Amino acid sequence: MNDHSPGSGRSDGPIGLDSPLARKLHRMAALSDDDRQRLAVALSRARLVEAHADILAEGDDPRAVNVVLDGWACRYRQLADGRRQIVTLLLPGDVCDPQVFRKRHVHHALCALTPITLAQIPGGAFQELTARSATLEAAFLHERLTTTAIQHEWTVSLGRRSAIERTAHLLCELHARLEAVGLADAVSCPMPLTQIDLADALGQTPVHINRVLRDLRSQALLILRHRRLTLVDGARLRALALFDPAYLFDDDITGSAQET
Amino acid sequence: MNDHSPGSGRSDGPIGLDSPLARKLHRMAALSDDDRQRLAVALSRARLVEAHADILAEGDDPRAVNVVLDGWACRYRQLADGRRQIVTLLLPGDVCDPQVFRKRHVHHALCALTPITLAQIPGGAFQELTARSATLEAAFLHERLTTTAIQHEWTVSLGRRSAIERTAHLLCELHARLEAVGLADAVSCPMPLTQIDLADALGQTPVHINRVLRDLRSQALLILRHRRLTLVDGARLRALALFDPAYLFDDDITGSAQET
DNA sequence: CGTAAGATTGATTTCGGTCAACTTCAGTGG
DNA sequence: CCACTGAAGTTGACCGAAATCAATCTTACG
Repeated sequence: MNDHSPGSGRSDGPIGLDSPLARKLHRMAALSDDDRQRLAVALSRARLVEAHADILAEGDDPRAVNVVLDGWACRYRQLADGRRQIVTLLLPGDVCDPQVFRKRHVHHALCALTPITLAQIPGGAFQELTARSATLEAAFLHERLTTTAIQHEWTVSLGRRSAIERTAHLLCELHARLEAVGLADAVSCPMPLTQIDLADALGQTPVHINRVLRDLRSQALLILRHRRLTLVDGARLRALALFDPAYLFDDDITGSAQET
Repeated sequence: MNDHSPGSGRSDGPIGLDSPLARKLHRMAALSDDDRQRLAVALSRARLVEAHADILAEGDDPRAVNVVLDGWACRYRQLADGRRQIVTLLLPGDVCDPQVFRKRHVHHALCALTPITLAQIPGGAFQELTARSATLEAAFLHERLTTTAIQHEWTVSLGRRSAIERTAHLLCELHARLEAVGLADAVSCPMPLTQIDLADALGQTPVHINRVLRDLRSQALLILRHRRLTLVDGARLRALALFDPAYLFDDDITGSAQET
């Protein structure tokens, strides 16, 4: 990643109390100071992976939970004839459930798109974390549900949105997700993806992505250069994309309605 | 559903010990008789929904787990202008994690594609079920991972497979999934989906689905009529679709490699 | 300063969508 | 029993969005 501050390297606490993940979880379910403290400890074991390298956790504790502290990664699958599809984009604060490694053959690969810092919470430590705090447990559950919602929305985009809608939608989503972890301001955010990456995520050709972006630019909807995205007219862009951020931020209703 | 036997109505036990879900879980992690027994009890509370009706669990225990006992359903999302995308197909034995209902706004709908029978396991009962049997817990976890893998594969299909590959792939997947729950023989299975349903799942037009099916038929790859699918040349069909069933059946390695 | 990856643009093709008509079929009621 | 109805399936003619092919051009960086 070229373009943004070190992310987890904030200096508001001895061990990064304010990680992207902490921000996101806090938004989902208000964390106590104690929760934040223990989360920070759990995230303290970091690992670095350089850009374009595969992130392989084979041999790792399959119950461990990997968390992106800084940088971008993706989960992708390559077909026999070389066609490549990015299935998930992992941003700072995202949880990469490596339980997939319980399966014998890994069908997809995880790859760093930028230099990336990962925290690895061992299975046991993670279980203890959620066992001790119902709030943290709820927050992690909610995080997982959000991930699923994102996946569903990608399916909708690939199936039913046109190229321009789909592209606009993804950019809106990424901006919103980054904002939720404190890595974006109201109108702009880092955007380390190349047009090739975008094409692989959006199921299109790099050439066509280029034309779509030109189109979006010429409509004065956004600016995209120097690995940074600026939403010039966010409202119009979201309308074009049929983007409704609710699937990302829908707050947990635990405690509000159902108190079993 | 028109075309298959009542599914859960087998007579090999007083309360359906051999439900589709039991078969699937057993394949993932060998269940003890006791596991099967308690699973069957958990599934005993059934609910009927007629075809085309929405399956709404609002107000239900959000921690409850719904299981399809018989019939087909789908999760779909409709865009503001009416475009519709089926995001998930739910077959007998599939678990419909209604934790989504913890979120305030439901962004997608669940809809019965055929008359359908659902079992509802209350949250508490489900927790007890998995707490008492590590095998069942592992099996349910594996089930969830498989669901995720299917979702990923759909993303790949929609993004990178051509219309004919994508259609062939879905039909292969459905046949394989049905076989895993004992509802298909080696070469054929029920196929209650209309061409409109297929189009909505595959991100295409009904007209084009029709042409693709004609093409597949004319290549003597499959027969599809009377709501029944027959794979005439399964090997060639799977090759055309770039279909690798590993993502569905990859066995859990718990116990084989890692014995923490 | 040279090089390679990424970005951009034009010309052309193709896959899948759109529009419109027509057929088939299952279910319903006279 | 058959005529009616509406949904699903089928086909053709045509169109348009995105892919493909092929050059450049730009930029980052060693």
